[in-house]
Amino acid sequence: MIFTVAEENYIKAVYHLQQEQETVSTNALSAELQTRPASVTDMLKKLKSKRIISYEPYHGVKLSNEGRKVALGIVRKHRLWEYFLVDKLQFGWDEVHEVAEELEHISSTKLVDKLDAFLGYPKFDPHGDPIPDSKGRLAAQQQEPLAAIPLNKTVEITAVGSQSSELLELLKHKGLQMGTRLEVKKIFDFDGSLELKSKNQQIVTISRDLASVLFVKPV
Amino acid sequence: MIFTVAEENYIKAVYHLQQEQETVSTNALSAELQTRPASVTDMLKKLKSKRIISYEPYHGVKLSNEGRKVALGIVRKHRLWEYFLVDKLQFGWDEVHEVAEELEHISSTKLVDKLDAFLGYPKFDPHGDPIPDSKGRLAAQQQEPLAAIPLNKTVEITAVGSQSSELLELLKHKGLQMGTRLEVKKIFDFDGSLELKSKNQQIVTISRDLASVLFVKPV
DNA sequence: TTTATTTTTTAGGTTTGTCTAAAAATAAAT
DNA sequence: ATTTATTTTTAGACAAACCTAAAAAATAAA
Ligand SMILES: [Mn+2]
Ligand SMILES: [Mn+2]
Ligand SMILES: [Mn+2]
Ligand SMILES: [Mn+2]
Repeated sequence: MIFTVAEENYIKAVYHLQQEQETVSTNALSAELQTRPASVTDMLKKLKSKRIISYEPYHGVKLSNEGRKVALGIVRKHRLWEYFLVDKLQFGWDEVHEVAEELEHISSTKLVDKLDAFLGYPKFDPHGDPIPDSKGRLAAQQQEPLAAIPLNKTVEITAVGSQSSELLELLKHKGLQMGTRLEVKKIFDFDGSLELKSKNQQIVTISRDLASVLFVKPV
Repeated sequence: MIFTVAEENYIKAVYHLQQEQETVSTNALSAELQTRPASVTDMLKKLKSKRIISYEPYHGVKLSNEGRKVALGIVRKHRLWEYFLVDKLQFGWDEVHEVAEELEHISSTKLVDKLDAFLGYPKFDPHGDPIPDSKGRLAAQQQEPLAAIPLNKTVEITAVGSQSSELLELLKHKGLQMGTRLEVKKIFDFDGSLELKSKNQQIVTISRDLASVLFVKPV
């Protein structure tokens, strides 16, 4: 089956929101896609008629098996292109999302598979998110939220939980990026803020909010 | 200014048809874009109002200076992506056109310029057509139509005058491609057909129609 | 368990890009 | 110089994807 760019963006949005909530609300999609709820309802009817989602009025939406396959295909393209942009074209990891948002809609599967081979079948994108393989399989991530790491254990940043430019700006400012090694030195109960020691001995303070979107793995 | 995919396809089509005819007719665009003439008229009005073309009802259309700049930008992207597909992803030169037709509409200029650098600033695409540089300048092609070449002079194929799959299939069958070296051994007045000797001593017969879309340069 | 608030859907429009059928303009042929 | 044929434009419709405003359903509060 063939999908329009708009349909693909909805399908991907449902997929992402389902990571948080088993069933996805009209308003959540409206917020994610910057589209009025009435427009979301229209599209949900259309996607239901194409059997991409299950949807009962007023009771939210889930991807069908077919829908999940389609979503993984789009996510695969998005993340492969991000990897390409960073690894081959020297983009910063904080400036690839917008472009990948367009590139993910190029339809040729031959292109995707050849790109995958050209890149050496990478398992994770520049933000640490897993890249589905050509059969839609995701590599298991043995990463944990930074909040769950004991003090003084050396870990490495492997993923961030959002692509917002505000977040990426903050990380850049703090000198944190994919692969940065650090230890949690202290957690303050008052506001949940953390003090980290990064590899080059620098002390960095981060908020609870920031810590909650950082994922790490032991080194 | 920002353009839709449909607008960009029209702008590029006008550009290409202007290589043949100073002024482009509604029907020519209709044929090129596989769209009914009435739809073409609608779009021409729109592009005129955006000052991309000059257009007087019933008297055809030309690109404005602005329009030419836009067209060269699209052609640049199209040909750079074709080069990428063949040179980096191992596509055949006869299977890249469709994909490039989509990729040419990705908007980021940063992407195009970084891609250009990554590819080593190529001057010609896999079909031998010149790639506009970031300022829209085209490399001069010192190539001539095969029909204009004297007998027994060794030349090399540098371009084909069409991307039709029928043409590309025929060339593949005859063992002719970009860079193939050959000499014209004979021209038959009866039907305008040519006998060529290719580098590996093989004799190949081609029609006047085929010869007219092959471009070569002396080696 | 009513009442109030929030969420979602329906109803009715708009823009973009396409179409068919018919009319008008231009070009070609007698 | 008419008539005929071709090309192009106009008129009116349609599907996709969005919108606002109002109605209806679900949820939360009193
Ligand atoms: Mn997208
Ligand atoms: Mn990513
Ligand atoms: Mn195109
Ligand atoms: Mn080409």
